[in-house]
Amino acid sequence: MVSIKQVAKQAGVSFKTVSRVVNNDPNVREETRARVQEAIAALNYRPNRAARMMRNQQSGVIGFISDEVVTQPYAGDLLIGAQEVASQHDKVLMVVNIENDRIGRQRAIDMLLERRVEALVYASYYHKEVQVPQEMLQVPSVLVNCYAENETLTTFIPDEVQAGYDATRLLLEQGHKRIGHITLNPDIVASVKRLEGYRKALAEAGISYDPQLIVQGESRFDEAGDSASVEKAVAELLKLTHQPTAFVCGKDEFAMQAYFEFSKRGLQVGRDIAVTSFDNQRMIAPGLSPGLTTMALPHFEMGQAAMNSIFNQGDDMVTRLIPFSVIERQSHLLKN
Amino acid sequence: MVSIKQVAKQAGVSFKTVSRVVNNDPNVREETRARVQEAIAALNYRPNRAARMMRNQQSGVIGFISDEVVTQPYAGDLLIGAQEVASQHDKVLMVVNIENDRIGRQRAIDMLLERRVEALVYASYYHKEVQVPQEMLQVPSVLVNCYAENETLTTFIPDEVQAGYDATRLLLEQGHKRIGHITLNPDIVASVKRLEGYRKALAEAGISYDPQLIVQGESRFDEAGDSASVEKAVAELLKLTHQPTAFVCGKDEFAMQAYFEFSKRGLQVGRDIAVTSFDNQRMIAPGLSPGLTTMALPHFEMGQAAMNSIFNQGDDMVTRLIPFSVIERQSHLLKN
DNA sequence: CTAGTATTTGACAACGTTGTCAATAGATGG
DNA sequence: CCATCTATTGACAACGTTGTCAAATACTAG
Repeated sequence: MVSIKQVAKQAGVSFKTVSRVVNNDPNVREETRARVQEAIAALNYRPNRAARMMRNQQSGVIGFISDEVVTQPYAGDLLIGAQEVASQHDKVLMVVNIENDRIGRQRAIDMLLERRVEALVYASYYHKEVQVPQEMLQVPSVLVNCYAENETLTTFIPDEVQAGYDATRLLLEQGHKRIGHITLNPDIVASVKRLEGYRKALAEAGISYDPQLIVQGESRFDEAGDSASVEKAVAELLKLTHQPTAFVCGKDEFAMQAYFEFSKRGLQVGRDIAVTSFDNQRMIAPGLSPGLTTMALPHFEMGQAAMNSIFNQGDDMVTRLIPFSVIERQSHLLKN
Repeated sequence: MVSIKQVAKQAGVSFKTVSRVVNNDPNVREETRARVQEAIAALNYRPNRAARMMRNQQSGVIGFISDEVVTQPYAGDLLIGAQEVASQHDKVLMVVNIENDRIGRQRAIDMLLERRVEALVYASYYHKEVQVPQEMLQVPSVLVNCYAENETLTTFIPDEVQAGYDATRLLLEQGHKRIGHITLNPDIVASVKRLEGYRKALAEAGISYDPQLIVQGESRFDEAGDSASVEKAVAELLKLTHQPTAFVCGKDEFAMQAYFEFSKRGLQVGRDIAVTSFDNQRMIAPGLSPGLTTMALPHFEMGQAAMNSIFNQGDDMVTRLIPFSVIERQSHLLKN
């Protein structure tokens, strides 16, 4: 690799002069500058960031620890949002994935701290509580899409309550009074908080809460192919004497399966039943017919917000709720 | 930040001795070693990789340039696969995303080269041709999920032909003779290659190719919500005098929409019609009923393979086709 | 106890930069 | 033409490591 000294030799100047040219120091004679630039181009010289870093004690690197974040569809937007802001500040992201502890959190953090990351982002792939490794506190850090009890880290999480509220409110506005809710596994924060939002919207509309309308859509967490449960959930809800006319589905997959269940029974979303949901899976929601109205998780925005907070130092520790986007398609409307 | 010298002072030894302890040099008296380790722990010392790198001219960093890779569901597995292998070799990944040229390919590569990445991975989020920036050639580089004409870079791409062949073969094995194919946009490599595989399977089974059975499922690339086309495609295929009894769908979304179209017409997948597809969207395929048999893109494997090839230097440039996984659920079977 | 050897430790240079300060060259004014 | 000033350039140290080699210490045998 070519160094500043080789360039200096080639241009017939001292290496300090080359340094000046590289850093756009104005105190260089034009003629000299040209000669140096020529040499730089000829040798294809590139400054060595490691050496630079040694001098000014700044790595320009921000660590991004993800908890399998990229396997979850679109949770990768978190990374992209963060990356975008980082890059605006001329920082680069060093990404480590701690999936199944294969790499090991400890080693991941060591790696990043040895590389003198200027800050750390810890991102989870779904909204949950995490144990923050103590080492993270040595460096400005933020939590994204996860939170820690008793910790003092700035935290960015999606506003689940608001999302539950919005999903329900859209249906209430259409005049529905009986709204079924197929929930996620109750171990999940999202499930609990969204239900809270659902109840809040109901209360605000003066409709009393009926526990019969709440059915769990899956039994164990993230169990793929557990479609039987949504099937059962829909059956159970439609069996009620006072049937729901609208459904809030815990995620787009549930909605998709519900569409099928309705279809089997001769019911049609958009005509007989209104539906809202969560996630805005781009592979599902727009493809359903009618298009699924759904609350999109603010992954990108959380990534951006987290990175921004890193650059706006001095803020005290806060927990910031980032709002979902309400993606209105047609499934929440009934036309007749 | 605490340096080796401060540790040395604390332990009352020369900094060189600390260096030895840090690097597990056996030539240190046990008593001294213990004293140094104590000091290291007390001061929470961590070696500085930048300084280390200056000495041995190795950054330990591998650049990962992605072309929006993480926005595509599960394409992020590419990153994870790569990360896993890198980490086994004690390397860390520096990730730059070049989405919409917002950052700029040039700047991204400059950033990485200034940081003296030991190799570069260029990953695309869907299988396509790319223009490789010349600068990439300065460092060992591989292409993943994309390819470049006239270039001499080792390339890892999914074996689309084989996937098309497998998807078709599964149906042929069940005795189907008329197999409809709803294709992706023909601009896409995947579309063309999978059709090739489809034809190959047909030919091998002695069934003549009928262009009427091939219908395009979308008009423009990646146009979200373009569901009308799958609707039309299914209608068109079912209108044929000699109706297909099985469908190869270009992606799981198509399959999902086809399920709905069949359902509307009183046809049921698994009873009247067999279906195979591509992608194994974990949010769709297992949730359909019957479960969708689909060809899973080998994202993770491509990431691994790419990174492995970086560590197994000396290989000549090759293009390696990575096989899809055949995910057999029930949709390709008819029970009656 | 001494010489000789083996073990343990330390001094110093180097990696590629940038900051500090001194040296040189060119320009200005008398 | 000399003194002074300014613009331009260069020498050197330092950042935190590790490799090389020499110095110091401990150990062994006679």
